[in-house]
Amino acid sequence: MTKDKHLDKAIPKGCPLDRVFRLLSGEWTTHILWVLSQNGPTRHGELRRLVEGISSKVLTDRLRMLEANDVVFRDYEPTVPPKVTYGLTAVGKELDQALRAMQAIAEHWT
Amino acid sequence: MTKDKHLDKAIPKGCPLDRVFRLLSGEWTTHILWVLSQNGPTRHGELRRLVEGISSKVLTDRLRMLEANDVVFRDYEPTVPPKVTYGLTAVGKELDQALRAMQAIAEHWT
DNA sequence: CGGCATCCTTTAGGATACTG
DNA sequence: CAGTATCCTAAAGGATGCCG
Repeated sequence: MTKDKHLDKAIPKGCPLDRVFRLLSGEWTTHILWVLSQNGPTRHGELRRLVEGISSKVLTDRLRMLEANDVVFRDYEPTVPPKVTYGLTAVGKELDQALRAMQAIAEHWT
Repeated sequence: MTKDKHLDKAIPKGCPLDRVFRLLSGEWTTHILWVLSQNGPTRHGELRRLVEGISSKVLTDRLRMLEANDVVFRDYEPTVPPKVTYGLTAVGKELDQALRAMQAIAEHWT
C-alpha cells in the first residue's frame, strides 16, 4: 500500500509488456480508453452511460487501476454534488496510439 | 463447436482489438509467443521447460486457443512416442511484431 | 453525483493422476 | 511424449444497497 489511497493499484514491476497486458486486459478497459480518447475528459456518470453495460463498481475499479498507472487523470471538484472528471494523461494518449496500431493490425488478419 | 476439435476455441467476432486482447491476455500467453519467436518451432515438452512454471494443462489450453485463431500451427507426427511441434504462423509472426512494438512503448514509460 | 461495502456467481488457473 | 480428466481454490466480475 502507498500513502495515497488512489495509487495503491499500481502494477508490480516485471516484463514491461506483461505489465501493459495486466493493466489493460480486464474486461471493459480498452473500451473505457476508447471512449476517453474519442470524448475527451468525461465525468463518471457520463462515462458509465457511454460504456454501455458496465457496472459502477467495475468502472471505478478500472479507473483506479488506470489512474494508479498514470494512464488517466482524475479531477475532483468538491462541489455539492461533487464533480469528478477523468481523462487521458500524456502516457494514456501514447498508449492509446499503440492500441490503435494493434487495432489496425488486428483488423486485417481476421 | 466446430467440426475439428482443435478449432473450437476461436474468439467470437466483435471489436478486433478486443479479440486480440481476449486471445492474448490469459496468463502465460505472451510468454509462450515470446519463446516461440525466439526459439522457432518447438515441441510440447521443451516448451513446457522453457516457459518455466507453466502447467501442462494451461500450456495446452493456450496452444489450442492460439491455434484456433491461426497464431500458431501444430505439427503432429504419429510416431511412437508421438512428436508434436508448435510454431508461429505468418499471422503469429505479424502479431509478434506488434507485441514488440507495444513492448518498446511500454519500456520507456515505466 | 460518485463510489464504497457487501454478497453472490462465474471463471481462470493450479495440482495431481492417469492414458493412447 | 503429449496430452486428457478431475478436483479444488482464488480471483474476477455482476447486483444491490447505502452514504457523504
